Amino acid sequence: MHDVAAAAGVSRGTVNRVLNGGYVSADARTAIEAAIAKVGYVPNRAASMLARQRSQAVGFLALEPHSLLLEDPNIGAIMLGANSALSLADHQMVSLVIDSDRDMQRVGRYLSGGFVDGAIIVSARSHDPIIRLIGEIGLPTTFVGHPPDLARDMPYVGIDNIGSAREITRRLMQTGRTRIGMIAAALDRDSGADRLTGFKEALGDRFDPGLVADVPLYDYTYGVKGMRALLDREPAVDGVFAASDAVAAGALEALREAGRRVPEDVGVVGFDDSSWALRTQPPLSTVHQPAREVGRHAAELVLRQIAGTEPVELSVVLDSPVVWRHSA
Amino acid sequence: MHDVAAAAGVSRGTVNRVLNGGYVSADARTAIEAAIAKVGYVPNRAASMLARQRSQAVGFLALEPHSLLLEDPNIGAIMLGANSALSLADHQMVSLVIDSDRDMQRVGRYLSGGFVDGAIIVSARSHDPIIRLIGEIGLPTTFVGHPPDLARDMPYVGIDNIGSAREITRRLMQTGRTRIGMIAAALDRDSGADRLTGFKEALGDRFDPGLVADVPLYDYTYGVKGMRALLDREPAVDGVFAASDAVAAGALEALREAGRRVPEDVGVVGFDDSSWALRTQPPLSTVHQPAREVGRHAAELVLRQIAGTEPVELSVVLDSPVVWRHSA
DNA sequence: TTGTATGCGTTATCAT
DNA sequence: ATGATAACGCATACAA
Repeated sequence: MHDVAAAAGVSRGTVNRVLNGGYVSADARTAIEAAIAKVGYVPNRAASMLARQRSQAVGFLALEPHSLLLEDPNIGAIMLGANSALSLADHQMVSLVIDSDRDMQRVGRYLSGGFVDGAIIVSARSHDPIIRLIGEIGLPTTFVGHPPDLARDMPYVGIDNIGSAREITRRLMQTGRTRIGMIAAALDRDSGADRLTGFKEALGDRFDPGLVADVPLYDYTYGVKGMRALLDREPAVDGVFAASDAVAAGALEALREAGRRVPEDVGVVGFDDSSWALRTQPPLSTVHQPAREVGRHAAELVLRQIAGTEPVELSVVLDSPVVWRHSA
Repeated sequence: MHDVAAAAGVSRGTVNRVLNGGYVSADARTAIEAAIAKVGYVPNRAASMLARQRSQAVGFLALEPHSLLLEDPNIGAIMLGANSALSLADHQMVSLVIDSDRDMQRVGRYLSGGFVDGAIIVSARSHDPIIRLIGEIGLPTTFVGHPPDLARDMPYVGIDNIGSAREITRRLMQTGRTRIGMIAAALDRDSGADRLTGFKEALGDRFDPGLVADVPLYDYTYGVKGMRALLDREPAVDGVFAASDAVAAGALEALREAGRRVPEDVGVVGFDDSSWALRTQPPLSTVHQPAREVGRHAAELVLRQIAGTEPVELSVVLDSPVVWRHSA
């Protein structure tokens, strides 16, 4: 910048004004712009960051077991939604992966070091050390997925897993299924536990613990295993709520190998409305997750905290409607 | 840091020494450590970045159409591999998504602004503006996937798509298939074009352009469509090389709906050895992509450029062996 | 409208 | 082993 000022024959203050807006004469402006091009000037954002005490960047963390990070289509959609909202506000989204303890430490330093003005955190668990850290450094943050126990004053955005699970289970009942089972997954996370809760609520007295198979992850392969287990325990099962579309796709495979027709012999519903839902045969009835919108809202909540003008609502719960296709 | 120095009754220089290593007396050290805890000091990395002229961060860009970013399992594995190598060297990996022109500009500024010391760029196309930018600012970079035309002096790491495609096609021939087709995908990228080239080379005189269906993306749904097209054109087809496992999975579906048995009636092979390969029925014979290793190597090449001590090799081609399962 | 001066929080160099 | 001090490159408040 020094060079630019010299080349244009003005002071650095004026150069700064053409860069960041301000009163500048037309002559000075053109001279400076020419000088900028001539010396190939690129602003040093570290210096800017230091002087302004902000980075115009927002961190995106997905605290998932990495197998999920690679597969879960929701995460990607949330990222994209968040990115487009941040982009509109001229903020850079930077995603940080946490795949080890070492990563955890380093990311902690990164966040507290001022590299970002805020953060979006997806699927944190209550005990995740990151939550305490966020609280300590007071970084504007929005949680996605569910409200973290330890930071109840932090905004979060998500969907009503319980309600939607209840609703889609009810529809399964309304179509006349009498032996309805569930392949529950990821019961150690809120989304997984909530979906099971909704299932139970819908069934009420008719809930039979023997008809829920639980598997550790939202994964196709576990869907296959879960369905096999279910068939094993109750061959008469005629309805299945799979905790996610990937799981449902696996269930479909297991049903096919067992010679059951879907939806004639057994109705299957999933959750997420991900790309799985349309590629199975038949296409899945499922719960639509507005993942992109979730990301967008999360970004906006962070931006508003950063702006700090108005208070920010503590939670946004987005609609997740049932979409009825042919698998049930 | 000022506060810490004051609280510990020493100078800032000494504080810095306990932070970044150097000769410090035991007394001073303990006093300073106590002071650090007491005032809750966290280093400001912007200041450090400015003073040291480096960020200890490396950018990770996947220049994919976003539909792919969400689905392609390779990207995730490459990221994880790169992250673990960077982590070992105490560098923060930051992934940046480019989903619009606006993103492109902003990411460009981010990279040239000193927020990162280097970059890993996955699946750049020759005309991607990012390539020119990288050249201009001289950022230590490694390309993944294929060498960029415009930056031939930049290291890249990848696999031999042509050779592996040739090899797996040959194996298909050796198992006695006589009407072998290909579902080619993403012919506008090197990986896609190379796989088709390898296919042609293996077949030699026996290559029949009528037996290749080409689809735009490495995607399950396109696999279904491609296979249908192939069956339509040549009902006698008895071998298929799908450009990726996702495509192969789609092909399997189309074959099933057409009543063909795999591998009895038609043999199918894929590419990638992704999670698709094990979840199809039968499991796919395919080409194993060492995606994680690719990421690791890419990271190491970047780190070595940053260190700048030794010259760095211009390309690393990793082994991608055929793995034989039951689909052919 | 433009120039000047000071501060942002570290690192690094030099004395001591 | 420690303290003082000058960069690092930009933003900003104030003066002109």
